[in-house]
Amino acid sequence: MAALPSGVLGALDPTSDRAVFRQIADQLREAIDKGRFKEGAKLPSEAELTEHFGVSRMTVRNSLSILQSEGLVSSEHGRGVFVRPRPPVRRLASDRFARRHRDQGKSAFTVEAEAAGSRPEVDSLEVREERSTPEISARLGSARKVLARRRRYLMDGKPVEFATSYLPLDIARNTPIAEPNPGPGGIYARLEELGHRLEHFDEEVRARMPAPDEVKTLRLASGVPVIHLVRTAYDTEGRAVEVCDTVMAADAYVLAYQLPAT
Amino acid sequence: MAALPSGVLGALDPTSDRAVFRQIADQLREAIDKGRFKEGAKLPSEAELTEHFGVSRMTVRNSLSILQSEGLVSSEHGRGVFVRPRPPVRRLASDRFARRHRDQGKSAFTVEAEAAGSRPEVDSLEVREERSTPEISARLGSARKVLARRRRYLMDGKPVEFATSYLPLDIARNTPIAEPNPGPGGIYARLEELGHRLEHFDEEVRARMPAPDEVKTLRLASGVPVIHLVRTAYDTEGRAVEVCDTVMAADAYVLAYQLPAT
DNA sequence: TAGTGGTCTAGACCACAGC
DNA sequence: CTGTGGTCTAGACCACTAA
Repeated sequence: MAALPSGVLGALDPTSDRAVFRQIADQLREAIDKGRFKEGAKLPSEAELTEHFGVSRMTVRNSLSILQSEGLVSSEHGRGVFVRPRPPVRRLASDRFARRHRDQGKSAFTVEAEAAGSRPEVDSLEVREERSTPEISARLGSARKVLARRRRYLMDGKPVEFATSYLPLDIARNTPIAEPNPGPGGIYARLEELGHRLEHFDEEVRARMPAPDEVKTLRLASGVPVIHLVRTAYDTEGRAVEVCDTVMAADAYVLAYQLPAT
Repeated sequence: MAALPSGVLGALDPTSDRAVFRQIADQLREAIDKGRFKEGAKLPSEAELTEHFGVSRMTVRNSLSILQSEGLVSSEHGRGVFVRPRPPVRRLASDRFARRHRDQGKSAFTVEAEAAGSRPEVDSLEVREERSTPEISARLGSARKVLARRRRYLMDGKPVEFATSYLPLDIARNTPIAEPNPGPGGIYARLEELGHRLEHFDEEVRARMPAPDEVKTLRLASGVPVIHLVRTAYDTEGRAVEVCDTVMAADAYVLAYQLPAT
């Protein structure tokens, strides 16, 4: 027989208009918010909740699916439902592409991750020439074909970000930029060596729920949105020399920017 | 009797490992992506899908709930399930707080919305003195009490953003900033008149799923995340003079920033 | 009034985790 | 092996929308 959950859950209000499964979700949410279930803790099992509230299993599962879509809990087959721990957050500062951060042997991602005490990793490396899409063309100019550099970033084994850089072929072809490892300082350092001194970057930030392939690539728990960031790099002549399309697990990031008041 | 859905949906693959409700969701998602169901179009009813795929109603509902949590569709009681139309997007430019945008009779929000052909509205106005929270104190300095200005922004009747500004009492008390309507140019114009010439703003951007009260305030469809933006304004003496905490419907915004390359 | 989605029941069998 | 969540059925009654 299933044991009754501790004492943290009350009774339903049968006079309430609020649906039973919502009332159960409300109680569990409140218990989580107030710390009666801590991060990583296991919620009562479906059987226990079923018995405690005197409802059918589907009603309980319905409640849990609400909390899951809110990103509060995640279920593990055969183990239970757990309060979702918040992963360490990567803070992206507005000066992260400043030249002074580039003159090193390692990539910005590696340096920063190690400073934070995490184990950085880059995989799914792919470099190839592709037909440009309308979106990329609109930003890069009229290049029909582009060099695409795809890679995935992980922290301590957890995927956090998936990025694709697009560069005009007339700039990147037959240069270190077309190599899997472009060398110290990354492609921005190489662009400057090729005479494209960088002047500024434009970034566009959106948030949305992930598509199924993004859930897979980033191993996202349900209830975790993605931040979609599109960055365009401009050289001192005003030419767009790179577009970087990035999809990030939203629970792993905070973006910091500085705006002028003038 | 329910009519069969057009011809856009195929059959299930009984040999597949993939759960039936996922297969159904996949088919519907593909049909939406390929435009076989357009924006705002009604999907086949649950009864039609039940009959077409030969499964129980709960299985069909399970499929639809996946699409709903992905933000692809939204259901309307008594009417049907519809492909969710994308609302017009507000683009927040990085120079939106530049001084030159302030010297007008209307607020930045109003000016910008009218330029975009929308009907702007501000409600839920509340101005009061409050105890500061640790988060606010960390940004504003050690002020124990602050002036809080709360308001909700709507475009064409749809809530898009909910914001609270916090200001140190020693700056804001007994000034136009403590009035419901602070006058032309908003509180930033008033701060400068009071001798706090603004130097720059820091913004922190996060994305997450909304809490239940945010769903209510912003009338969010399920599957729509929020962008959580915290802005701190600094004057030329380096003092933090305002913290603005904003929660935005993520489907209504794109944030644009400019980063220096130096 | 007919058709739609919203809620709920009481079962069933399965796959996975962990002892 | 037991307990867990994952999937699925075949009903039921309700509330809302629109003709």
